[in-house]
Amino acid sequence: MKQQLSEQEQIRRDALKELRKLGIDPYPARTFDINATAREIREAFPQDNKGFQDVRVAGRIMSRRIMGNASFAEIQDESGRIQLYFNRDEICPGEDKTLYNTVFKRLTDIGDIIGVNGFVFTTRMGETTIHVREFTLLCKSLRPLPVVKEKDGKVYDAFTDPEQRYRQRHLDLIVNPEVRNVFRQRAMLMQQMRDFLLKQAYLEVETPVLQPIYGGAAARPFKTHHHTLDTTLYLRIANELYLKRLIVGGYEGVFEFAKDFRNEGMGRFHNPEFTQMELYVAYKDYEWMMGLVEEMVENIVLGMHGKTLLTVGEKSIDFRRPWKRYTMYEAIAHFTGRDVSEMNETRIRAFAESIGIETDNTMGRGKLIDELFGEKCEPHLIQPTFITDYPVEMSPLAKKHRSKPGLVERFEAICNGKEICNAFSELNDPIDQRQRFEEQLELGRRGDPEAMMLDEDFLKAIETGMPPTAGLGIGIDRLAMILTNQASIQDVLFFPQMRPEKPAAASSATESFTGAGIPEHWAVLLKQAGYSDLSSLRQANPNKVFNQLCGLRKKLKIDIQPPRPEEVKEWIKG
RNA sequence: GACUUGGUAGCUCAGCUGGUAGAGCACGUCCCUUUUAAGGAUGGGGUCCUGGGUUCGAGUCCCAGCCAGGUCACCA
Repeated sequence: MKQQLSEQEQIRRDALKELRKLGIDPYPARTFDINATAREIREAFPQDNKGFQDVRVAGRIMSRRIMGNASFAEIQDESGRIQLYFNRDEICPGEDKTLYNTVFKRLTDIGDIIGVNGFVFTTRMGETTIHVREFTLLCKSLRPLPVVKEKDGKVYDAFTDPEQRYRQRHLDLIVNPEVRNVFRQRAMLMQQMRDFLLKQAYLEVETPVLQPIYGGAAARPFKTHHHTLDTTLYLRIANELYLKRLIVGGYEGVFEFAKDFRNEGMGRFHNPEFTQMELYVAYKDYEWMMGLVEEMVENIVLGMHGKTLLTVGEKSIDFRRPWKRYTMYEAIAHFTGRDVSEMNETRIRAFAESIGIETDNTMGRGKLIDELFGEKCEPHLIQPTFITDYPVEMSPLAKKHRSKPGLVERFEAICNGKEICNAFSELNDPIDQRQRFEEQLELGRRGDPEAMMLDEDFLKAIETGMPPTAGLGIGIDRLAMILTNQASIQDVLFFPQMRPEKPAAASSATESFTGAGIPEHWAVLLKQAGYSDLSSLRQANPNKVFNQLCGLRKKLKIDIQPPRPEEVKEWIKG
């Protein structure tokens, strides 16, 4: 089907043809070497103009102001924007002024990418500007760009619609420079984390995304199928079990930045695929791991911002070590005023209900405590805080607490009311591990869709013997949200998952008209006249349709013979 | 999944108790040799998300649907 073009798109395609006619390749192949960036020029020029007598820069045209024989434009490269000055008689020293009058003024648009060379000067208005000697079209843009303007920090006509920003992220990145910066910061976060871990001599590894048995977390998976093996495979929900098998194999520190996939709800904090860094270190425990997390995150924050105190939304968050530490029972006592550590299931349930938490009978003691914490404590924990010692029911892969029965050696770091990491002294008792899996299987039989599966390969490895090990998972996206001050996960993912766009219902209208013997050029106009299908056309008054078509023909200046009234009547009768 | 707000030009948005679809920017044409979100003049551009209904008449009111945002629930 032929693409429907807006007037502006058509104008650009016409310009493209004209450029080719003038012998200009709108998509040239050869390298355009630059020797400066917009930022370098702006920062260094007035103090040091010797180096700027012959600059070559390239970028996308973001604005144009044409004033007769002189013009201003701004181009944007990765570093920012710089103003260009074009003078007709310098661009075109001879008699032929085509390059300025036609190519630049008429055939060049906002959004096109050009390379220029020239010298830098300061205009009367005080703006650092490149006086262009030569310019080269490097890429013709065929779609209009949303034009965002700014003065004194005030933004005009901002490109803000989240749907368009996420679906057309390239536009968002071109037009909203602060968005480009968020992703730069995200990259910096990961790089600093990687540097920190490599400095400890841990090994960065890769483990399978496609897994025959999914494990390592409580979540519903995505399911797929391998043809050759004719078997079901799952997209990983975690890589924990594979990394521990590497610890069994003798590496003493392994980590992976892993894309994980969970088939669950989507929202401000949830995307179906997300990034998690998991780390396992042999001969360590969760106490030690808390120290590592504090140090690593503090380091990253300092590296990114040069300070530990950040503004996140309306709050100030300080990542300076040491972070506060609460056991889960202490946190509950602190925020509810009641110590539940000695209560049995019935009393905890009664207490939970008394403070407005909904419970049901499938919830055991551990789940109730988890609910209490999630409802009454977690949202209040704004400063980075470690919560330790979780109920054993919630943590089938964590080692039982060395001294507190019913608990495991586990901690989470909570920040801005959300979990940012989860860690434990890893369970390495194979008998205990098998039992915990069997309890999970039982939960699964009772209908818990998130219950873990029993992974025999993993158990075999554990039975071979895994050294005592501390394990950690950090949610990179959520940490990035906090460290870049973004309110939703979609703002720290380049391409967040979106519902697929539905093709327009009327798209097949012209085809159904041509199928009924109506010439294509009239079919297109019929659609434009508002007839979405054949049956709506059949019900129309033939005289009205005839008039509409003639009107549209005139309006759109289409150079074809008008239809005859009888002809139209026949289409409608069918 | 529930509730809630919204969908009007390429972009940002106005459009009252229903009465011939608007603005700014962007785009076209003409004029203009240094402008600062915007040089001057002028012109074109719309399936008002889709489909039904009420009405002489619907961008506006009613119903259904699609899409998106926000809040909540599950989950990292």
